[in-house]
Amino acid sequence: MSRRLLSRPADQIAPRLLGSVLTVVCEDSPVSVRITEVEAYGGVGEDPGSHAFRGRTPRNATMFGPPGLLYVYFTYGMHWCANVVTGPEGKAGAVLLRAGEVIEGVDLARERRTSAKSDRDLARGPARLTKALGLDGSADGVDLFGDDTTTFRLAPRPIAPAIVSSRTGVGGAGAQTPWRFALDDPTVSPYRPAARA
DNA sequence: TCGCTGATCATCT
DNA sequence: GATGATCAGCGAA
Repeated sequence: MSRRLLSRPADQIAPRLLGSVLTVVCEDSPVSVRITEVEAYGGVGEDPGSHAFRGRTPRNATMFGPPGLLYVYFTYGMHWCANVVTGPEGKAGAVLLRAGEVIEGVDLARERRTSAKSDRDLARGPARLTKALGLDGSADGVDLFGDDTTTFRLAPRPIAPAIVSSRTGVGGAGAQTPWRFALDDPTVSPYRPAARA
């Protein structure tokens, strides 16, 4: 994965992130997650479901930055969600990390996710994934290809998506675009509206 | 396993 | 003042 590769629309990047491994190191303790489910979000006026739909605001400013940034936002009063910023700088786009499998630092992930009934639940869901990795608002805007690659790392491990679906509620040209991609994996979050590819 | 509900607050209208 | 890219806990089947 490179910054140049990420400089394309989110719906093109999303499937290529499947299988990639995101590592976050906190106090010398790494937690790595193999990404199993993602969702693409478009730019201004493109995708009504996207934070960027109505233009740039202080919150979504990171989405307008260079590809390869981490966009972390707070929602529902209690949850953090993480995205990888895509598209050329200045044109908003992001890929939401919806689910993953913890493949390194399982013990630490368990400590952070005490409510998880089994290891497969550690990062099964967008907010669970950020919690397992120890991500919060302080990680917003972090550059995955910047100087601090010892703390944040994205390693490519391309796997073809097994499940592809278009998001409902997206009209116009967007209705033709597949936005959601997943592997056929037990850690994929329960909601599967998809026709299988 | 499914469906419902409460929690809780930053952001935008 | 309403809403949301959600989760966990509960009861029912």
